Amino acid sequence: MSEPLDPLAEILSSIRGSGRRVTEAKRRLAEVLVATTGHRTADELTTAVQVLSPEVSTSTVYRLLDEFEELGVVVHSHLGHAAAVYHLTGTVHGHLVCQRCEATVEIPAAHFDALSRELVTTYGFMLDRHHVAISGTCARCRESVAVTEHA
Amino acid sequence: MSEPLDPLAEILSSIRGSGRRVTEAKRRLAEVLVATTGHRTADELTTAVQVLSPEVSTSTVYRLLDEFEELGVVVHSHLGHAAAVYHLTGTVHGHLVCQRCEATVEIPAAHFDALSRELVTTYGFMLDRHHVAISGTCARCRESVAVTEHA
DNA sequence: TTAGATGCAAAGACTTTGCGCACTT
DNA sequence: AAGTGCGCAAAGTCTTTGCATCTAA
Repeated sequence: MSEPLDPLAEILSSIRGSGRRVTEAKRRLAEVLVATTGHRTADELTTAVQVLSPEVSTSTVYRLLDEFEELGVVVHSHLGHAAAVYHLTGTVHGHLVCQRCEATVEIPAAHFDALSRELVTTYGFMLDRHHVAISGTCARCRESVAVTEHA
Repeated sequence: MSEPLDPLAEILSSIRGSGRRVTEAKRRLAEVLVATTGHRTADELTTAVQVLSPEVSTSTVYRLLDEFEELGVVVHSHLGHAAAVYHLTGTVHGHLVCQRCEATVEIPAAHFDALSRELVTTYGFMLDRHHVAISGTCARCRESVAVTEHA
């Protein structure tokens, strides 16, 4: 049975499978990605990689993230005004991004099923479940707004 | 509430109402926004404003867009990897952004009603209908992919 | 008059690219 | 051995900021 293999091994083999080389930097980045929960900016990933291999440069991380994205290993989203965030493709989910406190919450992609069907039917548009990012106001901030207004 | 006044006059009066000054640059930007359909980047808006008043600078346009956004006159979204796009608040809608061809389609915010209810109920998260941007693949690109694969 | 608004230019944040050496295969 | 991949540094976008000047009120 092809159980969910070691995700790290999967990444490396999809690199090899594409005819590219497996290098120190790629291995490190893959390790960091596998060990990571949630979203990380290219800069955060670089810092994490450099803990393991200090000589790896930012530009390499950007190049590798592009490569990994072509291979379908990672996806990135632009959640706010700031840097793009990356995460492994495995975790299919959407993002709720609070405009006030910038907190982001990951939610199951299932929430988008109905919308997805609607958009395909109406516009022929196939929503990408990896990339959904919804802006709004989170529960906590809504409370504080309410409190403020009542005060 | 009164009739939908001249939108330009509304913008200017909300500037005055906030205690700020109405200037040449603000008037021009407001004119351009009102005359504009769809989304424009800060750069496009600057170019358009400069047709009317060549001395208005990019930095001013950025500052004014911030100010207009605070006043609730415009909103901006980050549709893709590129520059943010701005449009008047009046037109409440969502965006479908194609990842292959970068085309963006505006759709009625009503599509998000169900999702919106679901997110409030489940997460206490209030979706901002002005900011919704959904990534995916548009009808045309889906066709060309299909053709390619069959060839 | 006078504090806010602007133009200009420089700085900043994030990302991409050119080049020659190193390392994977 | 051969050519991909890498580090470094510079360049490129998009956006923000400092400051002296100008102007709306």
